[in-house]
Amino acid sequence: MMPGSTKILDAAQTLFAGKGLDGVSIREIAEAAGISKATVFHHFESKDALYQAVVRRSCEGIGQLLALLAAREDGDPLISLADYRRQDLEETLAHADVVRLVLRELTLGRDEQARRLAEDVFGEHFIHLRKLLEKAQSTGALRHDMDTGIAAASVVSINLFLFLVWPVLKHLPDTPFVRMEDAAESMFALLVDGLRYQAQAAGGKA
Amino acid sequence: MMPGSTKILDAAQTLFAGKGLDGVSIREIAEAAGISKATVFHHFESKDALYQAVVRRSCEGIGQLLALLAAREDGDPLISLADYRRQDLEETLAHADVVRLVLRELTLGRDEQARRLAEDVFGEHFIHLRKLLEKAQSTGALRHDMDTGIAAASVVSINLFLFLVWPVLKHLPDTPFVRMEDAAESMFALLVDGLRYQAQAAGGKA
DNA sequence: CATGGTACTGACCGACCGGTCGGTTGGTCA
DNA sequence: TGACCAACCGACCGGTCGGTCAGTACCATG
Repeated sequence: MMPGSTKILDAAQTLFAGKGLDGVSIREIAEAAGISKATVFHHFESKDALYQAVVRRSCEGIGQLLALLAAREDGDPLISLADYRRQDLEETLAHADVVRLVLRELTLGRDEQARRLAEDVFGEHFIHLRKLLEKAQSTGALRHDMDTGIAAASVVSINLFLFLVWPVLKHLPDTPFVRMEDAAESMFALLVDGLRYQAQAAGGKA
Repeated sequence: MMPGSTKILDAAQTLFAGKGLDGVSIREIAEAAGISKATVFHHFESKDALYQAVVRRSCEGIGQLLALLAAREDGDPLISLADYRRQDLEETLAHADVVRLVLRELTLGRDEQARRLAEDVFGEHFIHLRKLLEKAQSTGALRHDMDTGIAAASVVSINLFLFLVWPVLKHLPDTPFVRMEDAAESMFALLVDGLRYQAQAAGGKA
C-alpha cells in the first residue's frame, strides 16, 4: 500500500527510541531508510509530524497487543493475571524501542500527550486488568478490601519498573537481579500475596 | 566560593530536565543564567562536560538525601520503612527536575551511565533498604521466605512508578488516582501486606 | 501521443548549533 | 605602580539543522 512511509516510520522509530526527538536529524532518518531527506518531507509535513506519527503507531501497536492478551479470559483469574503480566513483559522486551520511546515521552511531563496515552492506550489496559481483579475478588481468590485500580497499577508497575531500572539493578552489590523474568516473577508473587492477604494475627486494616 | 558555575549548573539542570541534552542549547542556558555563551565555555570545557556535571551534582544531591533519611534508624522497622518511603516521595516531588533528568538518562539504556548510577547513588539506597527489611525480618514483623533485594525493589518502584506515570494515571477512566501521596500509601500498604503474608488457608509457597 | 498525479531527488536557504578567539574588566599581591 | 589572573564578553567560525523548491522518472489514464 504505502511502503514508502512505513520504511520511514520504521527507521524513525528505532532512532527516536534510542536518542530522542532532538537527538536525531532528518538526514539520519532518511539515510537509515535509504531515501533522500526531501522524500521524508514528501511523506511527513514536518519533523514533529513524523515524530507524532511514530508515537501514534507505537501506541496502536501496544493497543493491539493488549487486545490480544485480553482475548483469553478464562479459567482461574489469578492464573490469567500471572499470564497477563508474563506476556506483557515478553512484549515489552520484544518491543523495547517502542516502550523506551513512550517512557521518554512520559519523562517530559507533557500533560496533553499523557492524556492521549491514557485515553487511547492504557485506558483499555487498565480496565481489563481491573475486570480481571474484580473477577478474582468475586471468586474469593483475592481480598475485597482493596481498590482494584491501585492493585492494577501495582501489577503494571512491576514490568515497567524492572524494564526501566534494570541496567542499574543488575549492577547493584549482592544483587538478586540476574534474570529480569525471574525478578518480575518474584515481585509479582510478593504482590499477589499482598492481594490475598487477610488481616490475621496483628491488628486488622479497614 | 564559585557561584558562577553554580548559577550555570542550576540553569542547566532545570533546562536539561525539561528538554533533555539535545533539546537545550548553550545559548539558552547562558541566557537563563544571565551570562554570555562564551562564559559557559569558560567554566565547562564542552556541552557534554556540563551535562555530566549536572548529572553528577544531581546524584550527589540524592546521595545526601538518602544519608539523611538513613540517619534515623530506630524504633519499629516497619514504621521506619513507611517513613522512608513517604520521605522519598516528598523529596522526589520536591526535586522533580532532577528525578526526571535521571529517569530520562535511564531511558537511553546507556549501560555505563547506569553502572555509575548504581555504584554512586542507588547502591547505598538499596543497601539501606535491605538492612531495614532484614531488621524487620529479625523482629518477626516481616516474613523470612523472601529476598530482601526483591522487596527493596518493590518499595522503591512505587514512588518511581507513580511519579513517572502519574500524568497518565490521573486521566484514567474511573480513576482512584487523585492524590499521589494517597495512591503511594495504598500501593505501599498492599506491598507490606505481601511482605507480612504467611501462607494460610490456600497452598503454601516455598 | 499528451496529461496528470505520485514518488522521489539534488541543490539550496536562513537559522541556529557548539565552540573559539581576541580583548576587557576588576580584584589581588608585591 | 605594574604584573598577574579568573571571570566575562561580542564577534565570529565551520558545520548542521529543519525545511523548500524546481525538476526528473515513472506509471497510470485518455
